[in-house]
Amino acid sequence: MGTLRYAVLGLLNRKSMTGYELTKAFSDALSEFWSARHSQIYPELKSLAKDGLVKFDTEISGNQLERKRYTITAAGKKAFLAWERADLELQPTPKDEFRLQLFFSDCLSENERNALLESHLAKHTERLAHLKDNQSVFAPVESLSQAEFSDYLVLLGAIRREEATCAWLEECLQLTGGHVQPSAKAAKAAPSLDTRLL
Amino acid sequence: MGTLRYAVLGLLNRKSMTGYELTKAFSDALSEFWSARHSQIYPELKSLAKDGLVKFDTEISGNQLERKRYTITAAGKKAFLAWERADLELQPTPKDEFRLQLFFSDCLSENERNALLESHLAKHTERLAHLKDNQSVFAPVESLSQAEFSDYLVLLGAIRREEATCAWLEECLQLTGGHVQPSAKAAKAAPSLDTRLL
DNA sequence: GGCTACATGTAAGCGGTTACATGATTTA
DNA sequence: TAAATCATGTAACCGCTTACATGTAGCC
Repeated sequence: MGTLRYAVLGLLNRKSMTGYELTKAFSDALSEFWSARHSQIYPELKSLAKDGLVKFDTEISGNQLERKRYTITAAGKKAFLAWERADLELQPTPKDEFRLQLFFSDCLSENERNALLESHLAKHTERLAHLKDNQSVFAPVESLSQAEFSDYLVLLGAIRREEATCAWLEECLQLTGGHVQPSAKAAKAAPSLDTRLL
Repeated sequence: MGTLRYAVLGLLNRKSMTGYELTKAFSDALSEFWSARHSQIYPELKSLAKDGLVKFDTEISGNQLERKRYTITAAGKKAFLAWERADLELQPTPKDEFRLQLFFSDCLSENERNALLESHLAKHTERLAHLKDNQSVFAPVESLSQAEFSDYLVLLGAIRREEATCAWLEECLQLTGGHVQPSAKAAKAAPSLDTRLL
């Protein structure tokens, strides 16, 4: 698909950057929906330069340390905008190891399944809290700049997704409770669960 | 991570299957959270057999067509159950090309951004409808077998995720509407949007 | 006879991660 | 002066997709 190209072009379309700065941008701003390491970014920049979509100027930082500052070209802007406006196909549902584990969980006891659900719920709850921390730094929606507003929408998507995941896991726990036989239901409070979780 | 191994072992733990049948299972039952083509499955089965986690018997279908029916071994069951009970780490948020596109959408006009959101919403709405069709074939929750109940929980997760995605996209459209300047707001009903969408 | 489904494999290539490799600059 | 950060690259390997490759069996 070559999406990495457009992620890099999109960042360079905002402002000129070095490979190092791009790497940081991927682990900060983009981390919620895309990722790339420097080992992928440097070759991509080379390839983009070869295709004339970006150019670079070599700067000197300090006495000798060389640094390449990449700038998007007119051809690069054109390619980026074509992708940005494209009506992208829905990508296939991403793989999810936990859901796979849950799918096969009929071979576990109620307690074991509940432990998996509880543990997963705790992790997603924590992630949701982090996202909401990020959200709180935004100004009221009405007063955001165009760029900030886009950031906000994407962050909101991440929050809504985590909320839905947490709600689903809670629903699973409730259904499991409702599903077990009375005898198994009583076993839910048995020590085995507590020891597993603590 | 080697998750494919456990997906295959999990299926073989339910019942013995051929590579061809496993391939179908991936495109049917597992498709909502895992995928694998036959070109990945056949080598994996070879590797699992080499490690003693599965064994196979060669059957003849018709006059000559050979078919290998794979069965999980005791070692295979042990390995599978260890994974099934494991407290898996939260995987990093999966890549999402649409969110990347939205993140950079501050370089588009309001109309263009809305067109992307609307188009995406339509696709997710349709996917949600398909999932709900699947859900409707399940018996009432109370009367499901253990295996059916696991299936049901996972399907429910897919439904909740699609619902959250649709709700988020609708929220974006509403916020966008609230965000635009009055003049731009009037332009929302301009012909350009309609022509783009139809 | 032709189409679809059954059935099993291999090879090239892509996107990505981890590790290897090197060195300069800044800050505590 | 030691550690963290800045800065740029390459190589091996893994998971996965696409395409190549081959042939049988059942059905209309």
